[in-house]
Amino acid sequence: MALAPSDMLCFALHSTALAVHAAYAPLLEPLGLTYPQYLALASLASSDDQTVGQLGAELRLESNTLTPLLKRMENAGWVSRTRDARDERVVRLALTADGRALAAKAASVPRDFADKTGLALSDIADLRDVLHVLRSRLKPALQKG
Amino acid sequence: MALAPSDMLCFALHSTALAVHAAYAPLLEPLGLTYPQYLALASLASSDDQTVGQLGAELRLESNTLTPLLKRMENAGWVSRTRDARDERVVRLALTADGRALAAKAASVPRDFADKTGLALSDIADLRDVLHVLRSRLKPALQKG
DNA sequence: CTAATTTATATCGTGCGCGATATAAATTGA
DNA sequence: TCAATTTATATCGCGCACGATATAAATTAG
Repeated sequence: MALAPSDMLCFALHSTALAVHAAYAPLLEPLGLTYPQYLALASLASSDDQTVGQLGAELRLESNTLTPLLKRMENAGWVSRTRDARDERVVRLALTADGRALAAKAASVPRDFADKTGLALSDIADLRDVLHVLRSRLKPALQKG
Repeated sequence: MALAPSDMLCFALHSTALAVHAAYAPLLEPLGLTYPQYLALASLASSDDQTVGQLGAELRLESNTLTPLLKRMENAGWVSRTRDARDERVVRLALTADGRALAAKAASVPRDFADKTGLALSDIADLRDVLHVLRSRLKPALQKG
């Protein structure tokens, strides 16, 4: 085997994503949020009344991951899940008043995180955009395989 | 909440890491390897006879994650786990003959992945290095929090 | 030498992420 | 109209990541 993990892009991504997750955890724990729940909350706060499928399209997750996560957020009183009256297959999601209040509290988290890294906002945006490019190149790679 | 997930660096990292994981899966599945097991195998292949702690230092994981993973690799016949005779607290890891053969087969996986992305090797190395820099900046961030 | 502390690994519980499958509602086709 | 297909969500099982805790061996203190 030629490459050790520290030489691999995949490991750099994997371990950095976990490190970022760990850096967010102490910011989210006082709010009672996990990191994936925070992302779902952020999506619903910026665009309410989504379906499970629409949320999954943004978060790149499917119902096998989202349904249990959303049920936990429903139990916590942050999200309502209601079957669409016109199409009973669809579940519509909305933030409760508590959910909106929590989202308002969580709004400062990305800024707090950026402050902790000491990175310029422009550097953060640049890296974000590079990662989106890489991610977009992986879909055709999967289709070929 | 100001930011939607698609605006966040943390989500770009998270979702891209999952997409890379998904792109590796079809390359690893024929070998019977999961993605974290592949990283452990790569580490042991490039530096055999490590302890659990040394492997964890490279992979940024602790025994609560590594012990079950290594037991699965031991059950598969790829890895041996033996208590150090001099210090019975330490578990030494080594690849079996089957493990070395598997590592040889897996050696082509990063190249196959790079080919699938269509990225230049230099671009891959650049992004890897940027991510390592970001990861290194997160440790002090955690210490402060 | 013994007690206290530190170190290395293991165990347990919880929340993802996902492949495989299930269920039920909507749509399509003959 | 009604059977076949498609679509949206849910369920199940497994492996990983990690906080909290346990265990046992080594080291240090007194």
